Amino acid sequence: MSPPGRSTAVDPERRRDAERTKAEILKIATEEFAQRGYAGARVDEIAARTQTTKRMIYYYFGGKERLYIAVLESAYAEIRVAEQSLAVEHLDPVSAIRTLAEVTFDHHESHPDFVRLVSTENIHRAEHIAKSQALTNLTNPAIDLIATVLEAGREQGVFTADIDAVDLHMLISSFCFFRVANRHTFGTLFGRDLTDPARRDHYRQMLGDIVVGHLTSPGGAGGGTSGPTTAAR
Amino acid sequence: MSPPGRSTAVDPERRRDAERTKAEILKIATEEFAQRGYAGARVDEIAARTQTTKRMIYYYFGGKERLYIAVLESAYAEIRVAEQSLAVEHLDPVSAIRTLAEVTFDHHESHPDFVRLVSTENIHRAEHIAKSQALTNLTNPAIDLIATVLEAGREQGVFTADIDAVDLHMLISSFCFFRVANRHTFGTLFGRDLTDPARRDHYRQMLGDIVVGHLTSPGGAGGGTSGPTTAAR
DNA sequence: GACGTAATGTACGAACTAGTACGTCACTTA
DNA sequence: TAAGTGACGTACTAGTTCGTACATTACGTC
Repeated sequence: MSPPGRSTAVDPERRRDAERTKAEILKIATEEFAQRGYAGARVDEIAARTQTTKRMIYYYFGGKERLYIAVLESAYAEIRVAEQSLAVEHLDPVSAIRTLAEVTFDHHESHPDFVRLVSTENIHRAEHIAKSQALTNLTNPAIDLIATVLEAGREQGVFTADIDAVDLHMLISSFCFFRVANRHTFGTLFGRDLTDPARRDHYRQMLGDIVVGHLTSPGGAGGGTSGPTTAAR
Repeated sequence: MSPPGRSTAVDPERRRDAERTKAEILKIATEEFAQRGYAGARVDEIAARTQTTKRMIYYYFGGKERLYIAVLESAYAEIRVAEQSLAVEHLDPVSAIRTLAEVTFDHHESHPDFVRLVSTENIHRAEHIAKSQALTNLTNPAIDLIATVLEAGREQGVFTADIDAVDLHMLISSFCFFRVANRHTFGTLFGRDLTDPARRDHYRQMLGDIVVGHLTSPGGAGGGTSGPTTAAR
């Protein structure tokens, strides 16, 4: 027991714990940076929302920018873990790709803060990510997984489109990302709440149909009717 | 002629011109807000980059937030004009939709500042757009156009998917938007520059193929192979 | 139980930032 | 050409915001 009446008013039982303090700062900072962006977030506000003080932010993270980079690193680490624990090898290629798209969809759905951080980081032209070796020096399990499934699908003759893994990942990500990142302007301007739970399954299914449909399209690479493309411009 | 030696050092020929001053402020402000986001943009910096002073920003726009809203309004007005001058009625539905997708693609390509403004506004949960009646009280020509083409395509039996205009618009926009908005993190993390001119045509074609392919898919609504969907989760 | 160090809190400062008070000038109109 | 008003510039302020100097306390170790 700590001496009664001597510790902070917040929690008489609170003990010194570096890891807990660091983790708490990181958690609150993630929320603040995600909600207000890098420039809009306030170090004082982050400190106020923790059980500790601003001093600790500088003690453990060294400054606002370094804290922000730490937030990005932990956010990306989380999705890497999720991607690595994804097992679709036992599925047939079509089911595997659909599952992969759905998992990506669900991950964006359940991690809006991550989506907002990525948006913010793109406003800053990925300059902070570029400073982090932990983020740049890393292979991407999602791409490898997609590449494996794509190859299997082609060998079995069910995938006809000649799309590569990175482009397919972009196709999937763009749909998932936009629905979460741009829901506010889209909802305001088009009167449709993209993240309405009642419509969520519809969009998940739609994504799967589009991805699978594209990969298995009868025309194969290029889609066949590319005549109008050049004619139109 | 103005009295020599009396006017500002910058431009001896510069005359008073309210419209020009307002337009210049708006142009520079658009760039600054797009580059640094709302919180990151600096009123002093905007003023410094114009031929006029900060006083004029407050004189004409009333403050940082009102200036930002004016920037959003002018940016959206520009794309509305582009959308309204889009004539695809003379094309067959498939060509019309492909053209529409390509025009959307090209617009995002050529207006990265607009894309960045939308990203920024979503970080702020579209609160500024919501304050602008000029932005909320407006029908969207793009949606109407898509709806018209969709209906024509269904009547002629070439479109089988039961997607609605808003969802189709989102599908097209998500691809175009992501490629421009997220190119920095994507490029850094996946080593692929999405906006590389050498790859631009590839992505434009890819988008058209996906959209047309989805609309004309043999399976029709739902894509047929939805069995694995439920099985996988 | 003394001691050294990691962990933590308080108070403050320098620089920045949005916004404004005040004054001047140019151009139109009668 | 005189006057009135819209357009414009300078200099300043109040509040904010990142960062830090300095002091203190808890906890492991011997």
